[in-house]
Amino acid sequence: MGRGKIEIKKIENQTARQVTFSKRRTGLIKKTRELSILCDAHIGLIVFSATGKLSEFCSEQNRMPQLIDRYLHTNGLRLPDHHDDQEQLHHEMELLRRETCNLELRLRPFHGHDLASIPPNELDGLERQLEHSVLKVRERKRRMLEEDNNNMYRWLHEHRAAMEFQQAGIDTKPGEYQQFIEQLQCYKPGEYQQFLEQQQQQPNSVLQLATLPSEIDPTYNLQLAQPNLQNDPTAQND
Amino acid sequence: MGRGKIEIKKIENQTARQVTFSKRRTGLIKKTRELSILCDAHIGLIVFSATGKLSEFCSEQNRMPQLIDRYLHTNGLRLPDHHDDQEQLHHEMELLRRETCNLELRLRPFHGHDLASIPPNELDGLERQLEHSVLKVRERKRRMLEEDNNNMYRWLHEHRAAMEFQQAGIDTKPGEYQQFIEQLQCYKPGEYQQFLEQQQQQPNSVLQLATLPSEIDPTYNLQLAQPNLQNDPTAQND
DNA sequence: AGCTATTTATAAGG
DNA sequence: TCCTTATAAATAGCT
Repeated sequence: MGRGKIEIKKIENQTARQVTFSKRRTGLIKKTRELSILCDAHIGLIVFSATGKLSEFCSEQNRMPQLIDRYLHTNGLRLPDHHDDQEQLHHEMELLRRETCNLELRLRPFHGHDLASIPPNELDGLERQLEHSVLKVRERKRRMLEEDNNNMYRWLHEHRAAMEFQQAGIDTKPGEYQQFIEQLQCYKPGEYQQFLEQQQQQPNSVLQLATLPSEIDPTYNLQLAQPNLQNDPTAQND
Repeated sequence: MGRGKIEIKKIENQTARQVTFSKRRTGLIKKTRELSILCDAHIGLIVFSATGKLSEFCSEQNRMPQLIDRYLHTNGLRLPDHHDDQEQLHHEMELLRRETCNLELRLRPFHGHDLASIPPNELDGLERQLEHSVLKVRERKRRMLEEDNNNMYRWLHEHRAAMEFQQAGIDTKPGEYQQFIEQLQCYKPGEYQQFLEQQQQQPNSVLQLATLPSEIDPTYNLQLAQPNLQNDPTAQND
């Protein structure tokens, strides 16, 4: 139907191909609509051009997803990847749910809840676990204190001159002093200060053992804490 | 195009409609194929007849699901029902994953792990929590013991006659005896027995710590705790 | 995007 | 459903 008959094979001339695509697509959609109206059919047409542009027609305006759904159902087909995903998702979901539940149950005894649900023969194990953990927490606190001592010690040695400078009442530039303070704190920004304050408020905690005793010469105390720092090759003012 | 022109509206004559459907469907599929070949387009055509019969054409044979997938993606559309499910599933999944992760992290300190990741100011809280939990575990153990003692005490008093009866060597009906045993055990089915056995295997555990009613001789008490072992009707060599 | 000669689709009928 | 055929519709090639 045209000035000449054409063979049904890919049109190599790109311009001609695009023109033909445009014309025939229009005709195809028209015929699709006519069929759906004349014969009361439920039709969906999806066209991707060679350049990827999408055209579509659905006898029920904007109901392509429903049509597709009906198609997939009728055909017993499934969308290729999604479905497997979903299966797998459900499975993973179930596993996760169980894991979450399990974790919650495992957490409760550590809060002292639900002890009645624990088999009597596991109570001893729990008790030991808790005691062990308490010890580790205390050990951790002790180490942190040691670290603080080390920092203090290093700081004191590195800035002894500045300290004496200040203690002699000679004016230091505020910015310079601030710098020292920050240098001290930068090892554990914020936390160190907080930590020390906390220790002073809670003299009963484990840390009381190591709280900096102001009545003892801090230099002496700190020296003992970390003797290896005395010969630290990285130390500047040695 | 035909002997006469027709108006594009539903054909009321059913036979005529079916004939037209058949003819036009063939033509439509032919034109669809031609377009896909001539212009290298990716086309899918889905046709449900008024009676529900499905016809389809896909430019790539048997690749309709892929085409649909591409369509849904391109269009940003989703399949109506189960795709929403999937959305929701993904969401729930994410929540669960986070919860699981969170729970795992919360559990670790109670096992004494990862203490370095705990803010220093929370260490004391953790320590207190652990101590508190240890106390609760011990309290639980003490109560269980107390319960056991009470049960045994009650049992002893209520069935002293039967005991003496049995110890005198006179046969009791097995059913009646069984009833006593169950009455004793029903308070904590299964656990009580397990508990007692455990105590005998681990004489250093709970029992030694327990504040046993001092007025009762513990040796005597324990003997009575398992009278069924002495006169077990199921025992072979009685 | 129009035009139009020509091909193609199909309505009506068998 | 298939065949036939007159006719409507679609469209290839051109502008």
